[in-house]
Amino acid sequence: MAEQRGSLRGANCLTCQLRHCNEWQVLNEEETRLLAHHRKSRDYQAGESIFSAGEPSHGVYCIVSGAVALRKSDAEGNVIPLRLSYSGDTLGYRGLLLNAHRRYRAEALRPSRLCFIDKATVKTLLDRNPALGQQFLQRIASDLDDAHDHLMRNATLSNRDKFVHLLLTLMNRYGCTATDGSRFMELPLSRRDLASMIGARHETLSRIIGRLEEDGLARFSGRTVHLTRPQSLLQESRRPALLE
Amino acid sequence: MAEQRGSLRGANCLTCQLRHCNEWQVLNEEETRLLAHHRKSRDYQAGESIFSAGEPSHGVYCIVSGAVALRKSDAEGNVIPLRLSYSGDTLGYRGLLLNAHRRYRAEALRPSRLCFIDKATVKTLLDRNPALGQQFLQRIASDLDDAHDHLMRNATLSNRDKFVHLLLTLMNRYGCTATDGSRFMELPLSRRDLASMIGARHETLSRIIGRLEEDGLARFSGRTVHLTRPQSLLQESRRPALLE
DNA sequence: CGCCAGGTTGATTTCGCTCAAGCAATGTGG
DNA sequence: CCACATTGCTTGAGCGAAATCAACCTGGCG
Repeated sequence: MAEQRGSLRGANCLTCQLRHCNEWQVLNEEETRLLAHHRKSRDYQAGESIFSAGEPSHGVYCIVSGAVALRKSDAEGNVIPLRLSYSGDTLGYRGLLLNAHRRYRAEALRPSRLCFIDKATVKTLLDRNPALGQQFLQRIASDLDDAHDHLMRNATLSNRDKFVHLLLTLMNRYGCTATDGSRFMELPLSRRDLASMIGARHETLSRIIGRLEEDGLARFSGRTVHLTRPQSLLQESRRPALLE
Repeated sequence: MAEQRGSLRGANCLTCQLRHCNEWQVLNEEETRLLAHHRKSRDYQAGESIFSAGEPSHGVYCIVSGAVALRKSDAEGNVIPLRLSYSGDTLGYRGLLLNAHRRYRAEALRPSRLCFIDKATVKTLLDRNPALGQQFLQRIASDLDDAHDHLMRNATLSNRDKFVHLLLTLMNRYGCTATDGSRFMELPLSRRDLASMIGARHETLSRIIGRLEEDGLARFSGRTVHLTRPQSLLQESRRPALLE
């Protein structure tokens, strides 16, 4: 039965469309066959943990469908989602490449399917194909750039502007465009998580959302967001608080 | 003349003590000789630019002495020091490994000496010795961890606690311990720069400094800082604002 | 000397946090 | 089926932290 789904995403790496836009694109057919042979696919429920901080790194994960949050926690018990990952993304390469323990917790945000590739297989592929290592290097470097951009925004923007930026980022991944040019999406995170992503209290986020609705820029209902004038938000996030 | 300084730091990689605690430690003698042969040493004045955002990456730099700030700027003209580097640190590996343009500006904070190693030499060494690539990978990964820790602190700490943390970090690099256990140092940055590193206005930092002095925790005079009770500051940075 | 950059200080306002209450949706056990 | 917790979210009041605007000081430096 399962083998008959050979053409489905994640059922076989050779036919997996996702492969063409992630790290594995540099593998040739034989290498991809090796990957396919060793990958183990598994479904996760919303909220289920994929790995936890402190664990040894046994391999990397490739998101077939769904969404995953990387959460970092500190000594005081604060937990913030550091980044979100989506189908096609690879997960857990940092710990593997450094042979280090997991520093973060990875958690499925919704029902998700992930492929697991064990350490030995990754190492074999890295040895066979140096371009793969370069891919991962680029990936880590781009994570670093993201983190630095994030730091910069945190240092210069107000909570409102940070949230607007977050909304637009999420919209880029999740959003659909309506016929009138407005955009909408289903939020992958609770308001508490959204708040902690911008370093604010959830009450504060609530008020920010209220103000965005007052300003006629967005409508929120449960986890669905509707941005009525996305271009105004874009402007706001570019030159924050010049004037009113 | 110059060749007679063979035993000085930076004059010859083979005898350079710094090499033992940075990326180049994995090179064997022959490889180190190659490095020594191609490295070009140069002195920079305080405030002088080493490279600027937007430039192509021609190689990496190794700090022999002095201190360097990596500054990132955004569209609004904000410029913040992202990280400081000191003797022994390597600079500019991101741009080189990715074959990308510089994203930041590197600037000498004081009179400094740096060795430059051109792209071709680095590539040769990377090909000859795979451990070197692993070193750089670890370096980038640790930068990423630093950035994430920084993000976490920004999201959870007050300006005062962020500044205390910054002070202690700087003290680790620059500080000297007096006989009574107190610690002192020369600040490498202006107050404006220190303020923007924690995402605050310089006026706010001024007040924070005032309060630290009121509390008898530190004394500031020009660019010299004296931490009278470093252990109290350490406590403060660990469990922020639990009580008074 | 005037000028200027870097720093401090004060007055005022704005923003965001804390504490607290209330509300809707969901779940659970009797 | 109802009483009742629980969870996620919103709202309000009060307060404290930090930004803003502005004056002023200080030590170079032409």
